[in-house]
Amino acid sequence: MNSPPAQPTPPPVLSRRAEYRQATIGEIKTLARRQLTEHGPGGLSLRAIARQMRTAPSALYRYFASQDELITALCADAYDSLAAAVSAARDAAQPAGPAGQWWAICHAFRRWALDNPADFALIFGTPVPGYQAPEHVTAPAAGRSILVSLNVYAAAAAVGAADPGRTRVPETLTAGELLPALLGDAAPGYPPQLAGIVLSAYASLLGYLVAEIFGSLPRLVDDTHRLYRAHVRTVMLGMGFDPALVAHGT
Amino acid sequence: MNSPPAQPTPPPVLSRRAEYRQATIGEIKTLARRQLTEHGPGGLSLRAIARQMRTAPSALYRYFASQDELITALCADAYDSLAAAVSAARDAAQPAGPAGQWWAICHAFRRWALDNPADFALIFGTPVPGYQAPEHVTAPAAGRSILVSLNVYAAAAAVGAADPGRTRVPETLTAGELLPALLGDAAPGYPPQLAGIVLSAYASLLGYLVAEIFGSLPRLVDDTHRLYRAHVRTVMLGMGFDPALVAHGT
DNA sequence: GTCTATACACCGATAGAC
DNA sequence: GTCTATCGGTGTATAGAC
Repeated sequence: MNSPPAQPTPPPVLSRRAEYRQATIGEIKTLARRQLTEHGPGGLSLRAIARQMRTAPSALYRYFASQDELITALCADAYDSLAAAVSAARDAAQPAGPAGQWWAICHAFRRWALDNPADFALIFGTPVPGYQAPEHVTAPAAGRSILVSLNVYAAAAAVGAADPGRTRVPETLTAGELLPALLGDAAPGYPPQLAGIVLSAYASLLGYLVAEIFGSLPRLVDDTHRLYRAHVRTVMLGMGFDPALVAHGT
Repeated sequence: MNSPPAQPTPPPVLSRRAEYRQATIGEIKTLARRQLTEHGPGGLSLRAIARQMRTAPSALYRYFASQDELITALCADAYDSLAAAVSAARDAAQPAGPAGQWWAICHAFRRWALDNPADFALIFGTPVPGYQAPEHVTAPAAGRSILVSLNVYAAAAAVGAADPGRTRVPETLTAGELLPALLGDAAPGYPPQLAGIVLSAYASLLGYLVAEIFGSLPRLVDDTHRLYRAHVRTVMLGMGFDPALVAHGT
């Protein structure tokens, strides 16, 4: 939301005052993130942040109108962070073709989740005490990371690396209100079936990570990394990826 | 934990006093559950419960040593409720064979989650402010509902309705510390591969429900029920179920 | 034994002086 | 923009009445 390299708008040549303000906002968010990772979700205290910054609690309200607004900003940052990680993995795996890119995306997703459990919880767990972040900011942000996956899968289907027809997702699936808004600019031609396939696969991956990070999956299976690899392979086959392109390795 | 039809121990003929106590405990839990569903996760207040019961807040501590203990009890109840729902579905679908039973379990899981979003959040979301419920109570309870699925899948494999060999889960998967304890009594002979297959499938289902209940999946796709049916079919094929037994219907 | 009453420390949020 | 002061809220611990 307010990271220095804002992409759509060029840096508006901040005044010295605004620069300080941005730095303070960044410090608040950093401390909040640390609190969240150390004391678990909901263990966020404005007073504790103010204490660490050696300032009065009420001073923070010049930067965030409420605790919810702070959390919303953290959520937005987390979504951006996830989208960046996934996009980077896609680009790095570009020579491997769409199937390889999908594989890379799946593992980037997991690595990001394991490395940033607080952000993962913020996004995919139940938000916090009060209530959820406003949907008008979370939904598009969430869609952005899905859009990366969708584009890769569409490319795979176009190239023949994946065949949606091998899938169990019905072709007549109807899109919801939000989907057109999500991919309106980027790819207006995608049939809803593609989105259904990707969402179903995305959910499968998400569930594994939820079980691994929130749940007791690591206590049930020793090598969760290996099981995840198998999980991804299963998901890819379910999406109609060419079996020859889905590695059999250990 | 303290539901009237306690299975392992016969009703110990409660004294009149103990009966009252059980009723009070039940009332506390009911009010807590209501608060949780109305004010979202973390919106649980002992004082509010006491207010509704027209008693002093500290009086509740005679029944639950702390708020965490209350939450733990609610979690245990939720696990039991889920296990009961799943078991009932399995039994009702007994004539349909293992594949039909698995199908029924999947849909019972979703129905339970949609009907009891608060319990679902309690179990599968991030717990609450402070920290998680003690693992020694949640892990076995969580395992109980998985055990039902595992038994059905093992039966399917034994009958030939499912072939673990068609799966991508490696045969050499090693079980974690918790798994033997989970199925120690019930089925000592299960190879870890079976558990891996079931856990992977379980995670896929869980992820769909997380996306549907916590996330914005309903805003992205109109007919989430139909997509779930496809999701389940995909999962079943990934588990090596006989394709002939996995319905193609809409 | 069971419950009440009280006190403590912490929280988010607001008002108003500087 | 930061401060002090304050309000109403929370979970928790303890002392004491019945």
